[in-house]
Formats: sequence, structure tokens, C-alpha cells
Amino acid sequence: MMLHRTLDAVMPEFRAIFSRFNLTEQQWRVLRVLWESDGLTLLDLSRQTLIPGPSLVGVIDRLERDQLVQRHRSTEDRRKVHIHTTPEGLTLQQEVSPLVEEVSTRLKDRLSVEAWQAMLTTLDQLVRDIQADGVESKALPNKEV
Amino acid sequence: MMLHRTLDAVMPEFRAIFSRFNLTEQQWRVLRVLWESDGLTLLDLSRQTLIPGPSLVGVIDRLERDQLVQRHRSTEDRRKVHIHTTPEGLTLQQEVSPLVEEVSTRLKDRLSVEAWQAMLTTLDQLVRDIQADGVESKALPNKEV
DNA sequence: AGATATTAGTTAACATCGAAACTAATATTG
DNA sequence: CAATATTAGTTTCGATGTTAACTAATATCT
Repeated sequence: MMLHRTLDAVMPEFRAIFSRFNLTEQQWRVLRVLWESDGLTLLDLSRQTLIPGPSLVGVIDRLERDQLVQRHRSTEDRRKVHIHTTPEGLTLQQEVSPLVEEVSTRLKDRLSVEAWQAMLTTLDQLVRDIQADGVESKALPNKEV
Repeated sequence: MMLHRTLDAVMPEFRAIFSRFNLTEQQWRVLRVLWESDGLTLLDLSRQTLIPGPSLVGVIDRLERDQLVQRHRSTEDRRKVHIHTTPEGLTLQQEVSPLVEEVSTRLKDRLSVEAWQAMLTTLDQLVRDIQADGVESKALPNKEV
């Protein structure tokens, strides 16, 4: 529950930025990843943004509607769809990125470097542990109990 | 983003429990709080569960539909609506609580007590800091910059 | 090859979130 | 007291999360 509370406290600052540019949080997440590695497939995007597949479809729909990205059906494997940013999308990055960076830095500066690092390590450890177990129990679904 | 990732890793274990009893995460949050302090008003519930008001209306609607809680319009201040659990709701607690407890404990045991405590402290500190600023900037909205 | 399984993307149904507006009731103020 | 402000709850709209099913395309296996 503490995690929820923290997100509730932290996110509004970022949303304030996004809404100024008519972006949502996950639209930003998608664009941010695409700016690093353009042409990702939906599945890869889903993994890197932590946005579930079905939701991502809608997010991409709206980004495409707003001319910020484009869908390109793969020619070698026609199941796959690659997402590419547009010039408009790239321009947007130049405007938004500095603002996001500034808020991030301001947040980090509230805490000591050690506390921040310790928290990241702890969270990361927790995630790894759980996922290690998760794989096990998914790999052997019948062996329970 | 690390917070998102952690929630993504942690929550499925709990949802597995809830879905077994046809509960959603926030239905559980509401019931859990009500079991501690019955008859809370919607606003208080919203604050304690971190569920925004408009969403809470729907959550209560469905809990009421499933006979787990009841709405009671206050007589002294007819704007207020108090939410009370039903016998069915209380019964459900007896069944679900131990399971949730068990998973919580299992999660905590993955980490050292110090790491766990440090993380809670850090998150709490972050939230307090932000909210301190937030109050300021809301109290003096024009004085920015 | 032909049936079957798997994968990538999508759609559907339902619940929730976020922001804004709206109603009813109570409080404040001139 | 009447106009106004505030408060509690609700509704609405657009976007997202969850789960399950469904389509199209590719891979596997007999």
C-alpha cells in the first residue's frame, strides 16, 4: 500500500507536465522508449513500458491518431507490427524531456543518495525474487502442493 | 518506474486470492478498512483506501449489489453517506484475511528486516516531503516563481 | 502434407482512474 | 434573511487495466 501512496504523491507532478502537451502518462512512456529504440514491435514495447498488450493497442491507436507514431506491418513476419515515431513525435521529445528530467532530479534531491540507491536495490531485489518464483510455478503448474 | 515494476510483480499474487472470492483489489481495500472502522463516510473511505471519489462510488455500488456493504444516508447531515458492512462481508473477512496475511508475510520474509524498514522509511519520507510542498503551492497558487 | 500448437496483434466486457461538471445540502457572509 | 461559498456525493467522458476470447500468421510434429 505504501507503493500506491508514493505513486499517488509522485505522479501528479509529472501528469501536470504531460497534460500541458496533451499527453498521458503511458503515451509518454511509449514515446520515451521509442525515442531510444525506434521500430519496436508491440510485444517489445509492452514489455519495456510495462503497459499490458490490450491497453497498448489503444495507446498506439491514439498516438497514431495524433500523428506521433506510425504502424508498419512487418514484411518478413506478417504477424508483427513495428511502431515508428514521426517527426512530430521527435519534436515533442525535445520539448518535454527537459521538463521531465528536471522534476525527476528535484525528486531525487529530496533524498540522500544512499537512501535512494538502497531503495532501488531493495525494490529490484524484491522483483527478482518474485519473478524467480513466478517462473518456477508457471513452469510446473501441476506440481503445486 | 521502479515503483510500477514492483507493483506489477507484487500484485498478481494478491489478485489471485481476490479473484478466488470474486473480489477486486479495491473492493478488498474498502472491506479491509471497513472491518477496522465500520460506518465510515465516502470521503473518509476515499482517503484511507486511496481510491478516488468517483471510482469509489462504483466500487461501493458493486459491493452493495453483492450484499457485502450497505449505504446509510446520515440523518444529521444529509449530504453524508455512511458505509456499513453486512454479515456476509464480515464472513468474507474471516476467509480472506488469513490468505492475504500469509502472502504479505511471505513477501516481507524475502527481505531483511532492515532493508524492509529502510524502504518504508524512505518512501514515507518522500511522500511527506512532496505533500509538504504540495500544500504550500496549493495554499499560495499565485506566488509561484 | 495436414492437423495441431504457438505467437502477435486485436477485440470485447467489465472495472477503474483522472479531470471536470453537476446536484443537493450545509455553512458563511453581507 | 438572501446571495454566495463550501462540502459530500454523484455523474460523465475519455483513457487505461484485466481477463478472456478471437483472428491471422507462423512453427511443429506426426
